Amino acid sequence: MLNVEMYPGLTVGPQRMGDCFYRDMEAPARIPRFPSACDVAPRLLDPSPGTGDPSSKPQKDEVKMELENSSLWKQFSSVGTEMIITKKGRRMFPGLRLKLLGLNPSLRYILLLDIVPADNSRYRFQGGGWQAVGGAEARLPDRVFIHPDSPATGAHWQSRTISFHYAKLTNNTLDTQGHIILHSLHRYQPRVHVIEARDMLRWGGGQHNFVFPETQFITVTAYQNNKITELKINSNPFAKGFREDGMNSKKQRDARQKRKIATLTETLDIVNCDPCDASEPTAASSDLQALTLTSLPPLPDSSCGFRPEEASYPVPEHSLDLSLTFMTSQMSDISVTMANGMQEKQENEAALSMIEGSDAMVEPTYEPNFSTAQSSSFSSAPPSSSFSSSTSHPQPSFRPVDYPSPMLPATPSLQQTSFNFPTPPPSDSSSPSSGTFHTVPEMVSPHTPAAFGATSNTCPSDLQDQTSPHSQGQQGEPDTDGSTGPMVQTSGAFTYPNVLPMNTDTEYKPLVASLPCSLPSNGAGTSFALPSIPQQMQTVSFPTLTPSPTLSFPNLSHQTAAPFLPPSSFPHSSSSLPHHSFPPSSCLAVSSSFQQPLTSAALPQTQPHPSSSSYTCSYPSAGVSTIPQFTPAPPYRPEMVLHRQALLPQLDSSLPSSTPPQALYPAFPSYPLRLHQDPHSSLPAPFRHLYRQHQQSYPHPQGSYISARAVF
DNA sequence: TCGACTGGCACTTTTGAAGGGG
DNA sequence: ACCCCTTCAAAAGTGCCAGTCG
Repeated sequence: MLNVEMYPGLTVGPQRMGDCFYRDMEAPARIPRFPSACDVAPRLLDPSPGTGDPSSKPQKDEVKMELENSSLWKQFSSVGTEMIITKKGRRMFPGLRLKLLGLNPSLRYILLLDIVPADNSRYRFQGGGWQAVGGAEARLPDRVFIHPDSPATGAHWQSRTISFHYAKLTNNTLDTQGHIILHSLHRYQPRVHVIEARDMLRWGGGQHNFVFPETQFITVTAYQNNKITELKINSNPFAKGFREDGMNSKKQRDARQKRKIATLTETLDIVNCDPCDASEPTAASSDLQALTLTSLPPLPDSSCGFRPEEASYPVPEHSLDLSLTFMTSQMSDISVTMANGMQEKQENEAALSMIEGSDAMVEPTYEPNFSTAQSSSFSSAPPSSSFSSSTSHPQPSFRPVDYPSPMLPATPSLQQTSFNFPTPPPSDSSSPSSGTFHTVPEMVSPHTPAAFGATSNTCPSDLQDQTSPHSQGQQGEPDTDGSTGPMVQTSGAFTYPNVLPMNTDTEYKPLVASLPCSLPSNGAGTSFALPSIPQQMQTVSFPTLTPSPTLSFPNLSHQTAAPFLPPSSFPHSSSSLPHHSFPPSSCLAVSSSFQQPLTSAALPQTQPHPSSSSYTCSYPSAGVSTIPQFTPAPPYRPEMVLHRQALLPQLDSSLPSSTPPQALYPAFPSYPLRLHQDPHSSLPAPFRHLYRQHQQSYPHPQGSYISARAVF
């Protein structure tokens, strides 16, 4: 049995801040505009018993995460990222492609993704921009997407690009597939959590949370901004068919419509001439039809090749049916068309009208320069030899999809500078200044993406106060005199051009004092206060787990919610998030606690947390964006989505019971993860099969079983 | 009436099974 | 019998669009 406490007042080592990951950055002399990585406050990774592999690379106590496709994200951010959400679930694009550094190669980590509201507003696309039009809807149950590789060794995570492309977003509040449930027309901020699972699955080690402000997005059910649509089409391989030169592009669709109509006409002629022959399909007839379909040259845009009245030619339904019999596979368009009978006539008429007036619709398109995802600051993965001692980890059973990352040069807007945040001298990047919490926001623009609908020129934040007088208007000008332990570095900017100033009545509050965590600036080993984490949720255990080099769930077939991981919005419910926007930075990192940043608003922002006197989590709040003040909502019960795709195949059916409709957003006073000697009996009914599943079907390589229990 | 949402469509890429050849 | 390669079809991921709903 293994009883491990989770969050029992996490003790962390000396923490430093501002250690932005500058390596290989173009302009090391200055804070890069888009620092591709930032590190988390260093911490001590004292090797746990059994993991003290002498060959392990000495831990430098720096965990860095880099958004590999940051440039793509920033492209979208510059326009105003929109994410489609559907009932069945929709993948995110761009996806989160991350690089991790600084992990202990021999320790195991769990990677989580959650998405929390970025503010408390509902948005509407008006006048070419997003405007806040009201308060956000009731908070949905938080769900956390667990990376399918979890848990894996640090060597594993560091040896490859980490992709969360399997995560799906849905607006179906009754979703049982484990997708992340979001509200449409709300702004969200993805977060990535790196949780150390010492001794295989002994939670309670360090935790690092990363936020990339440029990954904020607004959820939609249909794209609102044409520029986003173009970006998506040009960037997403699956949308290739909609590109200018694609088969489904506007031009091609028009031409196809014309061909369809023309072919339909010919088909009708054939059918009407000899329907009996058509009932007996022959190779010749099929070939003929196929030939007819494929050999039709694109009709001139200006003339469809036949008169509109021909399109409305009355077609006997029996003829339509007969014509189906000799449709070849290549003629699926026609067969469908014919099957629809008279309805198709209307479509054809519509098509004709569309054809006649559709040719002027050519908008400038993005032509991203596709290349493999690259990182400006991450030249290469750590030498594998460094991690040779790490235990092997089973490769994911799925084949990750690596989308090309269009790399675009920084646009003028992206280089815009609004203000700077104190930051250590670039030359000191390798030796971070003392401090603790660290965030690495990039340049903050008045039109910060984080704000979307917020103005930033009225951000009386402490952060701003900390900025140098020259910060405004200077591109990435670092404030090297940030000797007071500023947590925020500014190095770049990107904008949301279409974001209209909103929430003018919003009261901007500094985030500095809002975080409940306390951390001395002297860097001495200190206790990380987690006042917002209920005691009862500070333990997690895996009674039947024993250390093992691998953890596999061979039969896991689909993702589902798993209750045994910490919630996404721990101490404070996401609903109580400050909803402040993030500075368009490469990332915001919080170390060794389930992060407070987004949830910091749960605390009265005018009253620093008792334990935060020396802890300044400097979110470039106001300047970054507005931080609407709103009444914190009761905490919510987050759900863990284990994306082993197979873990708990039966969980789907049980999920509803865990989140009954009537209590869809139940108060969540605590979120303890506690180990029990008898996890099965104590498991909430909906999840007991999970335990059974593991117990019965997934023996641990070393003979033990994996189980977990969440205590609420 | 209007904005948001839904489902079907046509296209694409991805994935895995099936078949053939060495 | 095994392995490798190619082919093919199904599955899944896209945006578009017309219809529906509140």
